[in-house]
Amino acid sequence: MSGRRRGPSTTRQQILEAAREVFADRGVDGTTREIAQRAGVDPAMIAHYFGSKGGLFQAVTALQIDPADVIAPVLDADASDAARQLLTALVRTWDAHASVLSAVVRSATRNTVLAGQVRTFVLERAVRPVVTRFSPDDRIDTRAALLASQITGLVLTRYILRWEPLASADPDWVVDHIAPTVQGYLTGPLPDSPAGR
Amino acid sequence: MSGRRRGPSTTRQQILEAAREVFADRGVDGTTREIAQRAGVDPAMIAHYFGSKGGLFQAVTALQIDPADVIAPVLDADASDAARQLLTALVRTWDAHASVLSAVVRSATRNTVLAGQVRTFVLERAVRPVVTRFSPDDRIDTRAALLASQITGLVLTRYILRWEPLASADPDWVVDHIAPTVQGYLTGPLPDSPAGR
DNA sequence: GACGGAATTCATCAACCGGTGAATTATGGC
DNA sequence: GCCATAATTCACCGGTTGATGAATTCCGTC
Repeated sequence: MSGRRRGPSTTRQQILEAAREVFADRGVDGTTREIAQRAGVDPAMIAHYFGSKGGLFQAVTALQIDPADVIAPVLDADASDAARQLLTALVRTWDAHASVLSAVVRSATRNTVLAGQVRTFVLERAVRPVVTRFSPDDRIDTRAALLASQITGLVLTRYILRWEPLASADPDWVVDHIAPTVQGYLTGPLPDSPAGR
Repeated sequence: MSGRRRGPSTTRQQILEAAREVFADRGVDGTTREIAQRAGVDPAMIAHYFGSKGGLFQAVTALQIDPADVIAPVLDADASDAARQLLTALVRTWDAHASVLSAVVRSATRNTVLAGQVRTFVLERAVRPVVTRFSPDDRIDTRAALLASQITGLVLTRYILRWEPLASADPDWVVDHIAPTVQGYLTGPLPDSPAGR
């Protein structure tokens, strides 16, 4: 039956929720119709409310997390406590927006532009400033790379692949167990680096 | 022009090479025709030689790497050297089959079955046996999870996202810099684990 | 040099994709 | 109660996907 439904419209919100789930599971490619179906709504509603699938994705990921805000308190921390502060801030943020995080990461797998944004986001805006602040030497790039490898691995296993026991672990547990590594990469000694790597 | 080409046929091999590149860049979804195009060949050749796109993917990933073979020598190592041995074995294997690794990981993002296989592969067949062998206590799951987080992060940054300087780093450099973390997760002390995690 | 079979292209298929525009129905202000 | 407006569905479009079957051309063998 065509025409407006009775009662107040919750369609827009239902689409957003369905989209967050589907995007988190499968990324942005290959699904508008399933989102509509899961929301119990005609696919045309997506174009109506969000213009296009890209618009919907932007709306889903719109609650922009500014990495500067997240790491700002970390930069004021004591050097010996930097890793714990950083991990606490990151895990707290990610736990609060796990589905959006998964949606972005999964979509970035197939989208070069988005992948570049994620890279900038993680490496330049989050990891690098912290490393620059706390590194006891000038091996910024090395420390940033190592840090990034541990942090992206945490994101991948806990939030994307959802491997247990990490996926359901308490935030404090995660911080306790991974902080030593992060602290080592941040301020610990590094192996001698042969000339051209 | 229809009909057979002159000279000996290299089509099958050309398709395989093109497929490895394309799959490594974009995963298995959304491309048969580009593979054919890159191989300079009609898309129908893929069905002709490999039956279907799935068959082509299987052919590309057919050089099966048995994780048991890779970690077998590691299990004989000295406990103090286990991390270096493990990382050396892994990095060597991955470097030799980087495009296949990337193809599998990228495809697993969208394929639940494949994702499960990857999980089993990494967690049960590779990480777990090593942890079981070297762990000084019974916290196998914890150590396996931590190890997996660092190892998947390495795969992600070095082989999939190709973030520098990790992507171009010498294998020895990678082993030198990450082995301490791996050794720590494998045999080092862990924080006290509160009851229900 | 004729001929069976393999290799290759072409035209084409149904299915699905994201998106558009018109038609239909309810809502809410006046 | 009227009516502009918003909400919703429907039919449909051009484009792309993976795959099929027939037609064409070359190779190897006898």
